[in-house]
Amino acid sequence: MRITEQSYLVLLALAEEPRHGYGIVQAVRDLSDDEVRLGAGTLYGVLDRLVAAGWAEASGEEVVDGRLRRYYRLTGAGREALAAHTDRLTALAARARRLVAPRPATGGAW
Amino acid sequence: MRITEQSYLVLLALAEEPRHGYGIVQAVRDLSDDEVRLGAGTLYGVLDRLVAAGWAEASGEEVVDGRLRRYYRLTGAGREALAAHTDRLTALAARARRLVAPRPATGGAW
DNA sequence: GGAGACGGGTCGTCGCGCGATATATATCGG
DNA sequence: CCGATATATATCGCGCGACGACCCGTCTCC
Repeated sequence: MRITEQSYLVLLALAEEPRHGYGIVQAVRDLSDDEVRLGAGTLYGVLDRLVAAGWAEASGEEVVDGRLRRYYRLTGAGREALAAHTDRLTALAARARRLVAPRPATGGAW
Repeated sequence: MRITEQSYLVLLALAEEPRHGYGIVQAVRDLSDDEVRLGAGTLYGVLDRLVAAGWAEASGEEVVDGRLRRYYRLTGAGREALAAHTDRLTALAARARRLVAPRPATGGAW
């Protein structure tokens, strides 16, 4: 499957710990500095695709204050995919930084 | 407009220097370690949206070996948008690295 | 009793990715 | 000479993914 910014953020949110839907929305909002706010449609669409890809799975339910929470967790494959994409992102960001900001912020010798 | 990985890579390719369509495809392929290969449909779709957003503009034509080259360059606004998104990407990648990698080094062959 | 946070989910629209296709020139191997 | 490959442009249509609108509820606070 295609890894978009939204699906990547969901993977990242689940990497920390298993979360329920609403918790994922908040975690993504937090991870992205309040710039990515998942709507319900986006969330469940992403979740369905992650489960179909074998990268996430349902992880039990819980009732808190009369409200149902449905949890999801990463699979091993999901964790691998996340790590791989994170490597690519890191490399890309480093490359981009060189192209975008010609002056070295770290005061390097080059 | 929405900044996707594809449109981001095109912005990055144009940040280095003005390029023509085919040159952008090759630059993106290079920037992404041969993992993102823009098809014609993707390229011109992205280009249209970048121009419509005021982030890129046509920059003259040239004929080389009997083939027409149509050049595009970044605008000031495009450069700002690119820098802003690069900052977000860098921050996200750093955050992700903390969550994802208990292992010390990147260990790649690059 | 109403507003707003918390919690689940579906549906329809539309933007975007992308392959297929069309058109044309230069190069190189067989 | 012919076909394959690379360079170069652009359009079209399909399908997937993002996202808001909307639906159902509970609990808390005012």
